[in-house]
Amino acid sequence: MATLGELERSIMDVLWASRDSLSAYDLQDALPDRKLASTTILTVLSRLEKKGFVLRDRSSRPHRYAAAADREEHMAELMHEVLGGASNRTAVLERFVGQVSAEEAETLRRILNGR
Amino acid sequence: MATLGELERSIMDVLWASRDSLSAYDLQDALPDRKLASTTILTVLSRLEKKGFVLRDRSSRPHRYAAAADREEHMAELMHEVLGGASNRTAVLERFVGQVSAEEAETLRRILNGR
DNA sequence: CGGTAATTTCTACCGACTGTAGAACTATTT
DNA sequence: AAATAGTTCTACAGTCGGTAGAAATTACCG
Repeated sequence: MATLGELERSIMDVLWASRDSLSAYDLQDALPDRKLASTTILTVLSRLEKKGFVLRDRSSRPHRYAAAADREEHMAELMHEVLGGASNRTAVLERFVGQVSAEEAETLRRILNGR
Repeated sequence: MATLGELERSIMDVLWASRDSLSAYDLQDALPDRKLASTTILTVLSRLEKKGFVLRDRSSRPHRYAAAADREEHMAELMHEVLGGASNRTAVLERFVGQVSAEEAETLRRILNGR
């Protein structure tokens, strides 16, 4: 999975925060700090689409964009991607769990026991 | 945590696989495919040192290099880094665990119950 | 239908990062 | 002190992300 640049991440953040799909202009308005040209947004959206992070609806005229996976899904995938590169997955999981707080360990137990 | 390039990763792989510290020449010999100049290795090692991935022993004349953290530690840190960027950690953990195989879930339970 | 406006794609440039290594410098050994 | 081994400096090319104008395309209006 490719990595995200700063602007790419900002755009994904907006898309993740919005339940429905957005146009490039919506995104432009959602990022008022950086006063970006609409073409800039469109370029980044195209790159994000190519990377598989964004889905584009070309049927309506200002195309509408949506995140391919929700934020949590994305992060879980990233974690699995790291883990997938390990030769000794158990060892990595041991370290991972070892670095977790007591409360979070409890959370994990709850999740593992299906609620 | 910064990301690693291809050669940087190869060098880290060698360092991770070796229990004791290595000189640039050791690393050069350990990567026979890419016939790299020793200065190339040294440049990359300096960058890895600056990024905090490698520790350098300057006391002996061919400096000796070692990974700052072992591979599993590194990977667990990466996973925590991802998780640290989440606003809803529990939601991410739920997804993460949900994508895990039954055996691996068992492994996780074992780890959480302290062996 | 043809022109104008909106939208998208193409092309381009800059800065940062990585792979690569020679040149220049520093330390060691004889 | 000279020669050699080792390290740092400098540099350049390639890729990636931020940025946006130019060019192409599409849609709508009169």
